[in-house]
Amino acid sequence: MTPSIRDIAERVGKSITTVSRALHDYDDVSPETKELVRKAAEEMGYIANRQAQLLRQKTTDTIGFILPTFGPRFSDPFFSEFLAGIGNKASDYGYDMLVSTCPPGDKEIKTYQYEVQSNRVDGFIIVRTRVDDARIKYLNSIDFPFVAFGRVPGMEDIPFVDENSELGMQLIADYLIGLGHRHIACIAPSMEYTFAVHRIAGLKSGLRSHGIQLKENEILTGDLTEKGGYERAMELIRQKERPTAIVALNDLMAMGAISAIQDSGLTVGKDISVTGFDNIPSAAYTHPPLTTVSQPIFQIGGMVCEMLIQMVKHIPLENRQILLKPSLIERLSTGAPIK
Amino acid sequence: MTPSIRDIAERVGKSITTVSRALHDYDDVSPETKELVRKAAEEMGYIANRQAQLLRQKTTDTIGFILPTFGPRFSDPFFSEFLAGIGNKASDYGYDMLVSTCPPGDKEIKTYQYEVQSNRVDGFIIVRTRVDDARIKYLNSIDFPFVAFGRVPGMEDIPFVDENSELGMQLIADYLIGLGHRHIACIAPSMEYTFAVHRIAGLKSGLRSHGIQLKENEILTGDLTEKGGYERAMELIRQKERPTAIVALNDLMAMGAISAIQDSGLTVGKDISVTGFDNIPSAAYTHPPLTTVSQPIFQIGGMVCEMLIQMVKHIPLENRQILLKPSLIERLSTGAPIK
DNA sequence: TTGAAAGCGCTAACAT
DNA sequence: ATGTTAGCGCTTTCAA
Repeated sequence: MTPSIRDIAERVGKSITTVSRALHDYDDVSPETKELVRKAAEEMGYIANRQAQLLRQKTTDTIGFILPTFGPRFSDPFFSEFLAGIGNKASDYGYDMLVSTCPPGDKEIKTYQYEVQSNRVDGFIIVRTRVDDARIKYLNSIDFPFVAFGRVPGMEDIPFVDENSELGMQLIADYLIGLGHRHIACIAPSMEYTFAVHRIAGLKSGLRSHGIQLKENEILTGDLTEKGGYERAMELIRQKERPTAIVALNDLMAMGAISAIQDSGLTVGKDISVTGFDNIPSAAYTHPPLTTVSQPIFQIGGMVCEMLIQMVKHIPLENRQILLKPSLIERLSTGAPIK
Repeated sequence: MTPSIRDIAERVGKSITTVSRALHDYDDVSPETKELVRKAAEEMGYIANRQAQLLRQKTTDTIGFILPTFGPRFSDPFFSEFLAGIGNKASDYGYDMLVSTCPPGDKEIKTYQYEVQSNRVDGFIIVRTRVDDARIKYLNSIDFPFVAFGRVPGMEDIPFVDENSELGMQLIADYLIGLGHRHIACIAPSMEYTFAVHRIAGLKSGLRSHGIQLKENEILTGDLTEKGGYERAMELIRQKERPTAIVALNDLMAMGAISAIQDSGLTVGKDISVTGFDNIPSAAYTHPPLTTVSQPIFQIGGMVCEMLIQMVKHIPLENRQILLKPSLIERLSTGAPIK
């Protein structure tokens, strides 16, 4: 059996109270006792029972993260990187991470509710915020701590980290226009995601500032996967007036689009240019490598986690809303359009 | 505040014990009382405090999973899919999943030890087993429940799920030989991973059965990433007698190899054929699409999780060692070699 | 500087 | 069919 605080107490011939205090370095314990207790704990391989400790303290030292999974092939590299970012920072602070999976939908709030009410976590990290985000509304309504990766329109005071993707898309617009593109189409996920709204807005405003209007029928909607990108790109390629550039709202979709263009016998970066967003590692290894906007997902995971831990510890945040500046990564999937 | 069992007891005018028993559907509680208690619980939105419940029961109903992260860009799609598989099954059984991150190395065992001794989890899922696996040795030595994705040489009786990747590689060998390839090279990760050992062994035996010997200097070692595949493939391409086929031990490496071949002005599937392993979704969207071996990662996650839950519940397993049969996915990254 | 005692929210053995 | 009581392992008043 794992030794308990009582075992140490017996060993050193002190009360469990004293042992507890010694272990927590209270200053009303004599240095000798502290030393004695520490040594015994060390020798016995004592590690506090977290259940008991936390039950007593009415806290969990645990961060909740509910993966919004889509179907049985949930293999978005975005999430492993984000998770690693959270996990690393959490362990720096001695926090654990409780991960659940739940497809977006009605059951989702139940999952949050369950974790809140059964006292499993101190706070949540919310990812891929939505325009009408039931998760955030719920947590807000019960005043439960959370930090979001992404903003929510109409809820201007939630704590979040996000990338300024309007700006990111403006960089892309400027860049494509600079290369000579005039006919640009866009492959986007459902507009329920706030990042989609922001990115589309950025693209529109970027193009508009060069006198170009992005028409609604040039924005195609698909899944945030290679498959989604592939299918929508095929539709664009088959149009009579096909675009000279396709702006995909994430790298996975862009990779699908590249594949579709190549399967159609066209050359990426010549016949059709393609851009992505995120700069996942694969983006450097498509052929040709993908022009995209960098988003430091690992670091964002860490930031979000750190903010949340401060919040649950009631340490005032110097900055509870962080908007990161994006940068364009120019690679070879983009080039001047063929006249 | 969240209502406790005591609040319900007061409301219905019964003892705490009765409430507890009613909630657990003990059959020494009158149906009326049960009904009364359930209704009250429902109305008050009662959800049991897991900390307390589990402290009492000396169990956690939680599965531990420690992500072996490598560096700050940990974006292997393999892990999000595996995690989703575990998570889905866990929630079916009312189990939670505690995820930590820790780079492989000395600190790793400390992380396991901490979670074991602080009573955070009932069992572990181990991923990417290693030839000399300190994690498994540790858990075995303290007789703590775990299930591995992958085998461990010399520890023949651990519970595991694995794919028969020797067979998978033999399929690849047969296929490449059938296409006419005679000069085949391999890009592998460090041989500390058992899956690497198995796959290399399968490849060697597959080739040998056709009278071909895979030489040690034709096995190059790199990271399990696109970058690793790219760099090693470049070395192979620059050899005076370059191979006509490159067998990569996972899809990510294969994707890097494809990129290297194309960057060298060669054609994948003609000048050099490439194969992968895993069949991640991206594999269907490389150009040309990747010939690979399918590995149902999501399902494996679910199986491993289910086995572990049975174990911690002391339900006898009908099958504690599962070896899945792989299948070859033929795509266009492979073709007959140019004479 | 230390210890006794209460209690976090729950379950279960033992009464009744 | 229900209640009393003890206790999971820990922290924290309060008293000495």
